[in-house]
Amino acid sequence: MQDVSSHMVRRLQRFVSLTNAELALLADMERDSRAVSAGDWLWQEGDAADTLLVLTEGWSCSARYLPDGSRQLLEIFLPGDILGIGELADGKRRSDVSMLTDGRISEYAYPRLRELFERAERLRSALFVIANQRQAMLAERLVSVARRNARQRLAHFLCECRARLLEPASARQRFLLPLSQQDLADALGMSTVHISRTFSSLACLGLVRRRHYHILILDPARLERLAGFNGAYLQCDPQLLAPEPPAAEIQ
Amino acid sequence: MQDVSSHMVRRLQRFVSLTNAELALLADMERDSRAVSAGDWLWQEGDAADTLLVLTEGWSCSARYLPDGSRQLLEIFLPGDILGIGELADGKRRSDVSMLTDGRISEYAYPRLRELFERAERLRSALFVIANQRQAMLAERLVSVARRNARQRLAHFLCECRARLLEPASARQRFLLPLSQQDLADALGMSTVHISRTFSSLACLGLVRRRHYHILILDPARLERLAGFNGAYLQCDPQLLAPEPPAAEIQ
DNA sequence: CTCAAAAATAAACCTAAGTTATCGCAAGGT
DNA sequence: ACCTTGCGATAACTTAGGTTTATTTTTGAG
Repeated sequence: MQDVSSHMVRRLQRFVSLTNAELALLADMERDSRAVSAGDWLWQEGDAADTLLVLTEGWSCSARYLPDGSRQLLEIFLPGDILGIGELADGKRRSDVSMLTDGRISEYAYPRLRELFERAERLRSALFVIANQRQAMLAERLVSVARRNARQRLAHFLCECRARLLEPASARQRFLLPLSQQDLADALGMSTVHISRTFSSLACLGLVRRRHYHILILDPARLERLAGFNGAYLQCDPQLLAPEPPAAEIQ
Repeated sequence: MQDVSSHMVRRLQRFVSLTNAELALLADMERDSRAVSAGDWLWQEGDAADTLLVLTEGWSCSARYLPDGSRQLLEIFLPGDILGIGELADGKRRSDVSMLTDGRISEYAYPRLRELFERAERLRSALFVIANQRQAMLAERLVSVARRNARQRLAHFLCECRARLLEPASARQRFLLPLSQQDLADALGMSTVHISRTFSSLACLGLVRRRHYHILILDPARLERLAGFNGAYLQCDPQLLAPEPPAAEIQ
């Protein structure tokens, strides 16, 4: 189990433990990455989709743009996240994806993927699990936007970000959230003005502070209670499709 | 291509053409179904999940219940839909699913599934495609709830239902929508009162009429324009993960 | 260090949709 | 024929959050 520092590997190992062979494949997968800048498009709606993409460093997001000029952020991607899983199914990108920060990405084209999947069934299963978790996050955001008020909505989003970070729980009280109030508004279905108001109100309650893209969570427990946050949808224990490797080495 | 009448087969064949061997497997899958009544729970959040479930007849929906007593409908399932795909990944049901109408379901337990997947790779791919399409529908609903006003939201939902029906386009002008205004409100993040108002307003515009759970779409084109509906997310052409069978045997 | 551009805050005002309450109607049971 | 029950419509009133405009604050380029 070398290369512990890779975001992606750490992220995958939340779901499946990996054999050395699989780790080697993954290391290979990340080897030639390229730098990208904040604002760069990774792809746009309708593009042909025959690659997976690993966000080696940096944050990005997917969005839908509406005819009236507004946009809806659908997913936020953190370092180590794998992008474009679902799109493998139908060969077309279904939303625009752009970088929120500078970062690095490495791309994995389809022939290499076929090979990867054939050599590592459990990685394929891991992708299934990840796709599944993404769906759960989307459902949770739908619940937020449809049923929670502005304060709960923002609080819930902050709890989710906190829970998704790879840092140990103790280090998650204070973190970088590289989304402008405009981005947050577009993610949560609110106006920038109301995001600002709502941050003020959360600060008033002594729950959260935000300065220069840095979030400080003052009272995580109370924040989760206010938000109605239950992190269960972010966990998973994938016993069914991904049996543990018998012993020493595998398939 | 026997058993054309099966909802599920017709639904799957929107994505992949099936060999006789696969059709036989599916027929087997639906053979022993059991009747269920409107309101019955198919499962609840937290239940162990080691089965797939085919909705042979009838409509159902998945929902999240919130501490304040309100609920959010997440997905609407139509006859032929396969339920519980994502849950295979982590072995726990993540939302409550109940029947909207009387119907029939047939269950497929895990050992049989393993067998199914091993014998029919393209069916496994089809499941991936379906899971993917579900995610697209969820994303679209998030956009609806976050960005569209009540009229567009309801219009969009009706367009989506219309598009999902198996009937040929010509027969979709008038259809049964077995959701009460309460259900619609819970699905679209509105109040029942406002659902009522909004139906009135759509009727006023000469677009839609609803009586006793029956929808009549008077002007589909104008309705789609009003809703900003683009059905692309419901199609898909799954070339990547599901290569066509060699030759002779196709459908 | 300066200045322009971008981002955040603040205040005043507005509106879409929620809430509450009442009434009508159709379907089923007795 | 009568009552009950559930669903839908309508009206009056309230409110959360949007919009607009103006005023800071921060950032970043030179």
